[in-house]
Amino acid sequence: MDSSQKKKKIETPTPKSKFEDSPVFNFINNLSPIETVRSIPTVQTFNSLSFTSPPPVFTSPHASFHRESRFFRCHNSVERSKALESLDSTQEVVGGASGEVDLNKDATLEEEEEEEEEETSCGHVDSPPGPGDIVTQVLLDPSGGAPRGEDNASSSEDVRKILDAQGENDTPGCGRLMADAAELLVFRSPNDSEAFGCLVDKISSSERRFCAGVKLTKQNDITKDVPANDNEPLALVPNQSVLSLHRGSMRRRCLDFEVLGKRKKDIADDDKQTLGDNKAESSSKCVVPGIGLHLNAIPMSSKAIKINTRHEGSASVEVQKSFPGSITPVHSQDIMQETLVQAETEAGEGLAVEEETPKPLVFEELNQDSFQKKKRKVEEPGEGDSCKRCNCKKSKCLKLYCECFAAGVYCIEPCSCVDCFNRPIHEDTVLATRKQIESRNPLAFAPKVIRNSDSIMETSDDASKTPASARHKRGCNCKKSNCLKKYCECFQSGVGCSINCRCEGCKNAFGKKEAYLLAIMESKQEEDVSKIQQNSDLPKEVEQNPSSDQPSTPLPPYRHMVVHQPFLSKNRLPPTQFFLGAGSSSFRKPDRDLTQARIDKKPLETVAQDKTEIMPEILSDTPITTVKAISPNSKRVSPPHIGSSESGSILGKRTNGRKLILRSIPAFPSLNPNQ
DNA sequence: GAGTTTGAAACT
DNA sequence: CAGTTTCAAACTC
Repeated sequence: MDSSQKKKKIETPTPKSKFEDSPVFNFINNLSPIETVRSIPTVQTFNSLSFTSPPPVFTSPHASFHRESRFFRCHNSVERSKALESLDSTQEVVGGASGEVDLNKDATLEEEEEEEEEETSCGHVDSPPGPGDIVTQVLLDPSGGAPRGEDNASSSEDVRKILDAQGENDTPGCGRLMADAAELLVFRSPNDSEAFGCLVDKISSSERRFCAGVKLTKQNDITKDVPANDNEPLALVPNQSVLSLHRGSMRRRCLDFEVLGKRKKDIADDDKQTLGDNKAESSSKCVVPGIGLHLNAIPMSSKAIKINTRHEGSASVEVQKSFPGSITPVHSQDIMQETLVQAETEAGEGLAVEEETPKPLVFEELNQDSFQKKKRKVEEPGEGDSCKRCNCKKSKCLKLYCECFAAGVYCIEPCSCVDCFNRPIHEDTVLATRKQIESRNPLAFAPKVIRNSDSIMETSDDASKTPASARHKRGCNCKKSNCLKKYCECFQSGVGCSINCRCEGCKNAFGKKEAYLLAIMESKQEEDVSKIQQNSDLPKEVEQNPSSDQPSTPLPPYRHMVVHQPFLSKNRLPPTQFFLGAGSSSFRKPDRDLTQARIDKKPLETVAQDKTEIMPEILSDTPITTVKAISPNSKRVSPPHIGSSESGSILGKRTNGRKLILRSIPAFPSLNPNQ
């Protein structure tokens, strides 16, 4: 420590003085306080601190936060850089003091972080607790934040001076570091306590993460420093939750296979060490690599959990946001690859987290009849441990029969499977099998239930009429259970039957297929009307929909949605499939099959045209540019089933939906295990 | 807990 | 692609 400090001592003073002397510096100093006040990034200081030396294990999670911090810093840097732009020429001169000037630069980040860490310890040990604590307090203490924030504008320099003075008294290097910290602190601290509060939350959380994360590996060093924080005690509790949330250490064998690569080694080691130790597996390594972005785990993650449509909704939203990116590194931003990976990881984590907590509740609510059984079976391995427990005897847990395997998770101890190969040890086998299955059916590991982002259906009416926005991707095929038992996957998932279902005598409590169809018809009509009204300029549609004037059906509550977001409404219809961005090839076939089946079975649905006719149109249709990541849900355009009488008009109008669909078909990256 | 039922998955 | 078989969960007793 001493050596490093001395080193810094030597390095810092000179450039600093130079820099300070420069008029530009003065200018910047004057500006910085203002900027800093707004910048949220206070966190950064701690983030950087916290992630100073994360153990490799936490790479991904840390990375995310680290990046976050960077991101925030970037804001700062951006702001500051504006002022500093003129300094570019002088950068070199300043270069020596880059630690101060370019605090926000990524290149110096880690260094900086280390410095900050040292700084903390420095302040703690070498110098009077004051400085180090000040920083911490300012960052963490909201109460003190406001007043200081006011001072910030003018106090950045003051603080620094003070710190410098203190640092000089004790250890110049430290002082400088502290001064830096002070600078950061100052210009990061928000003016208003409110913002600061948020900030504090962030800080605390990040810090907590840091604490937890670091403590794991650097207990000696860090704990020493961290305790200095007044908030430490508070942080601890939430800390872990946050940690668990953001850290790859998902409760279990969650599906963050992205991290797998990083963890692979660990897994292997663990396997060797603790084959029987499923806890370890479950905690972090039971992820089956290559799973379709673990999304499949959403609906299937556990029996006990099943689908919580509401929650899944939120989860799905997250997915929509992050998944596309995560899966598209190839598609677009190579630059962002790292970020994407992170995003993906986060997405997976987020999903896992989200689904894990609430689902049980919902499921219980929804499936009271089976509650007892579930209770008996699941035995609540722990909330976080929403694990599947398969009981496979012959499949070796390498087929979709196995729920664990299907969900993309490794089997764990609670499983009663025999001759199980779905273990980290047999990762290769698992992956190979997965590939094989995926080659057969690219959507095999896709979520079985996908929630439609726009819950129009829900809003439109009561539950009976409006099945939950979530739908089973493929639909069920129940013959005898009437979709009232868990034999029915729709029911099991807590979602209503949809057009995709080929069930007989559907009485799904979550939504009957018929109701779904009716709703679709309604929405279609409304959509048509609205379209006509708004898109009267479109000759094509006008021509195709001579009957368009007919649809006078009262427009329901969600009409506006239809109007404003036509494609969303489309999504609603074929809610699910695309959600994951199924491979174009993959989903089509199923669609066709399903459609065909439906046509055969359901006169209602049988519209003269179907995929065969639709597809060309779709392909020919160009324009839709607005396809969102969400749109994938609408993989299958089913609405054709609207009243046959209206089929003509409907068809004509469906162009939108079709376009949407096509566009929405993203490559299904996640299916490829080895991305 | 054993046996039956059920429907998805896998196979032919 | 349709029909059959296999499988494991769900369910019943």
